[in-house]
Amino acid sequence: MTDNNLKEYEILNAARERFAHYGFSKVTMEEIASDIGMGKASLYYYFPTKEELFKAVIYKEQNLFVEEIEKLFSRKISAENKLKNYVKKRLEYFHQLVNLSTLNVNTFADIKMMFKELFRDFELKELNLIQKIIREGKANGEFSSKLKQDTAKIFLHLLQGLRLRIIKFIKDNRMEKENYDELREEMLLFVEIFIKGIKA
Amino acid sequence: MTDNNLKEYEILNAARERFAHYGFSKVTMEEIASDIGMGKASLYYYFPTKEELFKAVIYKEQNLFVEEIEKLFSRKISAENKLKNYVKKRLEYFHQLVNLSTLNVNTFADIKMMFKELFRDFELKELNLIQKIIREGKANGEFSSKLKQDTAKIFLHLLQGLRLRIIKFIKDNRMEKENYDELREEMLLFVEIFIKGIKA
DNA sequence: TTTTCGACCATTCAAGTAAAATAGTCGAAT
DNA sequence: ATTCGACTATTTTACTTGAATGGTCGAAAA
Repeated sequence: MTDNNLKEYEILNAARERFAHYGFSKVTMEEIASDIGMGKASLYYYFPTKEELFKAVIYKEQNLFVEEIEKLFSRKISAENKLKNYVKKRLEYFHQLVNLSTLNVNTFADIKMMFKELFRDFELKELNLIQKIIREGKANGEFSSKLKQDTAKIFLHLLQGLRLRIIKFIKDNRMEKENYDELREEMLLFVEIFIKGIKA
Repeated sequence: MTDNNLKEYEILNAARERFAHYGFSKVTMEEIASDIGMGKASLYYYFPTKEELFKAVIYKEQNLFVEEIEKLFSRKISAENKLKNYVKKRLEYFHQLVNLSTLNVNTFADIKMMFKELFRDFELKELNLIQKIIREGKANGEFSSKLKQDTAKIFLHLLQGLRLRIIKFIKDNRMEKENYDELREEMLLFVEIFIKGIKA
């Protein structure tokens, strides 16, 4: 049983690194297998398809992120600081994810389509986390008590929009430090204004 | 001379309608020409290339929009209301533009690349307009006097991000009323929060 | 002189095809 | 329970070719 889990762990690791370097479509099952000294056919003992393997990689990353955020949100700091920290962490996670798909506008969109349930579930988890913080802020008087139901959603959508902008206007399929820094600055200014906009 | 302008006007109209229905790449010069009872070669007397013709169509639309906004901004209403109205008008213009490119995620991105100077200039004009309103709001005490230089830019980028989100997640290349209404609601909620976030 | 267009060329695009690469299967071996 | 060599089926890629289309030019018309 632990052997089984160990192998699975090895496979996921090898797969993650390959996908991070070359993107989903440019990685073959044979490459992943030989990375850990296995035959290709053996991979299919653990994962039924290439897609399922990729999903498992993404799913693991998503869970690590969600756990990190849950830990952050369980600390006793203001709702305002929680949101600000969330934005920073989320940007880091995005950066990582971008590499995982060798983020090219097209491949990224394709992958999101291909694995839409996975991303939808993740977005739902995110939404719940942010909704919780906003309720918390309303409860302790930090945020206005009259906030609309969709406040958390628009917050996430605005962040997503900023990410998409950057993806869209990247040259040569590579996200450069420059793009990343620009995005960071924008997000920090955004969260500043947004929080003031929902304060009590 | 008026004849010349009349012909140009006819061509631009025919071109706009064709492009609006089928998108840039699916329209041929022959079609546009025959729409107004002309030979294809004659079009080249007025416009040197297909791209220049398309540019001229877009350019005209952009100018109509900018003029409309300038008129709006010259009225004696609060900066807050100017921003809110801008958001509504900008959404309408987007809706129109989307049709003009038969907005498919891909074609839209391609076209923005192809005609990037054109869109860059337009974005600069927009930025100037919004910067002016924000300065105005600061001057008359509506907005905080401590606003960062990039406030107008982030405002535009957040709006653009919301538009991109919708484009990205549209099915079948068609923007439905449903998407449009969702976008409208989001933008209105956004501008509400944003304005509160920059108020004095 | 200005405007139009038929005939033409050069380039791009679409459809098809064959070969190579790769996802996925299966039964035997460990 | 796990591994893998050998096999099949499907997808991708590279290439070819004919048609469609952007763009040119010189002669004709206005």
